[in-house]
Amino acid sequence: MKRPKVLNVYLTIELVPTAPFNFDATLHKPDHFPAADTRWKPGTRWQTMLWQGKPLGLRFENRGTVARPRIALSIWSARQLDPDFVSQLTDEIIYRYNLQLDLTEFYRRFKSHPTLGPVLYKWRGMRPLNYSSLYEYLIIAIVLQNATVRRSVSMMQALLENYGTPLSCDGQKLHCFWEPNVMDTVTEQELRALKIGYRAKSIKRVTAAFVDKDIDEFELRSQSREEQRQALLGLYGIGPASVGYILSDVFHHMNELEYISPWEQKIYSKLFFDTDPDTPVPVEQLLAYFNEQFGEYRMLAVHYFWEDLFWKRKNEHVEWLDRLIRL
DNA sequence: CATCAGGGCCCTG
DNA sequence: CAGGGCCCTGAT
Repeated sequence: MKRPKVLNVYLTIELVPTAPFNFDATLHKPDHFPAADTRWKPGTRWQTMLWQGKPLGLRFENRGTVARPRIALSIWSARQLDPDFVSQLTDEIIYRYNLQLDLTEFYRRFKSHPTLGPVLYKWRGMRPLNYSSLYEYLIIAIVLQNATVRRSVSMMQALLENYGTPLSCDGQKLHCFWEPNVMDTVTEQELRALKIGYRAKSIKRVTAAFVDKDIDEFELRSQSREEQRQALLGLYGIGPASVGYILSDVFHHMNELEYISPWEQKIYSKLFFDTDPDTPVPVEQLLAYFNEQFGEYRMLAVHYFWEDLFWKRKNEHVEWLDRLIRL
């Protein structure tokens, strides 16, 4: 086990998201599997971040309310950071965390919707987002494929422990992601020894695409959704399920909902039509329903229902859901 | 003990 | 476009 890199220089800045902003429902997603690069408790999220080659520790603290949001962001580093770096880092965090998202039109249109309305009221200010870079999200997507949650957790842990950088700051020990360059030197055989199976090949090839600059996250941001989709589908091991998550979470397309995987189909069927999971509603019918009900906001709308369900599972207990989520 | 599906995707026919 | 195979694991 590598000794953690101690980050003892830090600075704190204030972020002001667009209102309304729900801190906990945005900074914590109970449907995400736990990983060693992040930690959450109500009002605080720690997150490691690799930015312009520097491993950093971030701490987000809630200093406001839904109506008057304020976030205190503390940034830990090994050495003093220059203002340009901090400025670019801040812009990146605002983008990734969707802090400028304007929800007013969405709320105006659906506040009286019979089923969505109450959920919007409950989670007012929640937004979808991603906490990582595109490369990191792709790795997470690969680790999710065709595996139970428990196995995804152990694969991600093994990868972070072997190729990530352990960091220590603010009393937390967390792992930071690796640079694509680091993973590029690892052999597929070595990866397979971590029991990630055939995913080793996908990780190697996706990594190579970044090292060879076949794909660039910042270029993609300025392209159309279909261009983004084609670029992502072109990556080995990345298919429609992973691309759907990436187009909505990473590139913030609020209407991206073209594909529903079998496990989601069962949950949606129960949630929206109260049908037995063994006889789920056909995917085509679910998609048509979302489109008809929520139109250009279908992904955002479904996100609210989905998160509401997983918060319930975290706080209370949802019998039928536990059977559909193999841990 | 064997078999199977799991928070998919690739490849083949 | 359907269906087999893929790594590994725990459930049955």
